[in-house]
Amino acid sequence: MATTTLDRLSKKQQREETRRKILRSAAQVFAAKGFHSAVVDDIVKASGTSKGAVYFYFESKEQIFLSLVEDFATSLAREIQAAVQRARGLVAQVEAAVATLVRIFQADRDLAKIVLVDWPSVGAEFQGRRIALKAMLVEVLRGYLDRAVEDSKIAAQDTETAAYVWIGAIGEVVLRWVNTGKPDPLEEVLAPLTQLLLLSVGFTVSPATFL
Amino acid sequence: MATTTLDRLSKKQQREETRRKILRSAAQVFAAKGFHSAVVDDIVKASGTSKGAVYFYFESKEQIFLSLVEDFATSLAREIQAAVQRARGLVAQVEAAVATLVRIFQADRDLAKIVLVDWPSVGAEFQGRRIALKAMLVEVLRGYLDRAVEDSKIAAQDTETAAYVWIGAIGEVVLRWVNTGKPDPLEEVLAPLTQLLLLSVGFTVSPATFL
DNA sequence: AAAGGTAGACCGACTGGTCAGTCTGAGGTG
DNA sequence: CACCTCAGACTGACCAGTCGGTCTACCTTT
Repeated sequence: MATTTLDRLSKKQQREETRRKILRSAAQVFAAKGFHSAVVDDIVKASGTSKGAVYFYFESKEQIFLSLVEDFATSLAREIQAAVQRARGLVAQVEAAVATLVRIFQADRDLAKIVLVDWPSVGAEFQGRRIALKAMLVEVLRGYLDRAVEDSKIAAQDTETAAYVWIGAIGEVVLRWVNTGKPDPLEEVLAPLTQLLLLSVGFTVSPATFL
Repeated sequence: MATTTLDRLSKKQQREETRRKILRSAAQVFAAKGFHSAVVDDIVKASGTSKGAVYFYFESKEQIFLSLVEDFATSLAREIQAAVQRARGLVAQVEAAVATLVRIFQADRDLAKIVLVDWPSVGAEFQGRRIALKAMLVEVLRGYLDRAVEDSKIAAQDTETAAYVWIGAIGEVVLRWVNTGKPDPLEEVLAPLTQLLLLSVGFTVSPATFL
């Protein structure tokens, strides 16, 4: 028949399907029990596959974890860039970056927990990568702040510290959501959070923006 | 002779000494390798004692860790309260709380790393305690912010979110110091950090305060 | 004051359980 | 029948925690 591509999930490329199932289940399991307490057999069971399958697609338990985290980081970078390009004006761009960050975390609570809680304590050898990634994020934010200073939109200040403060603030708010579920739609924090952040570096904010 | 108490450090209460040595070494080892990679024998070696001694004083590896963290939390609470009582005026009190928080972390980098990096991923059963402790800290800060709102020092706003933002901001800045060693005396961030925090909730800050 | 006795502090070889990762081969597919 | 994908029993390393034993400091008793 003319069912060339779809057919019955096209045999061989249901490889992707299996791989994805493993990754999804791994995210759930890691989020629920933490990297160290999670056992490979948990992932096997949750994914309905087998140890053979898991080790066919991944080199090690650690690699599965890193895979999850790496994908997250990549899509985070991509989405932020896209969102910022869409926005016009410095403040709008900053808002876009923050909103994207929050929304990405909101989109997958398991991943959020993994990234914020487990990542920092998995594999000392990979901490460099994690810290570098965060530093990159800091550089992006800092770039906007420096530009704002140049344009005299805000006063000269320690923009590096400000960038770390922003990251930490966002992370903590998301973490509260991960831990307690509040605020219910996480997005509810966006308005107060954005206001807090902008005010902190000296942007004057018209209340109207937040109603 | 009249050397009743000091003498040769001897007597039975060098028990305290042994216990303390184990705790100190544990802090170093946990900070260096992380809770999960650290092995009890590492602590034994570092402390120059024995496995028997370690298990004479502590029930389990996890208990050692918790002991460390619990002591930290206790002294943190005590010091903050003391510092705040010493300060006069709302802004000064807030500044005192932030400064104390930063200084306590600065006083022991190993502990700082343990508390900020490892604690969140050790023992799911103990996460409740950790989250509650953080919530308490949040409540304290929030109390000051609410008072500031009542006194019309700042505009009405989501003070709970603001408190989380503050905690996250401080934690992240300390974390940078733990990871990278910058800024060299951590205290250097105090001025910019405090300014950022106060501005974020709408306190108007006279630049003079920060010179 | 010396001998004998006891308990508490400590030592470290050993064990038992747990898990990451391997291996053999079975089914399906082309 | 060659090759890919997977199943799941198995293995070996590792490590938290145990346990019998030793070594003092400090009594008592004589």
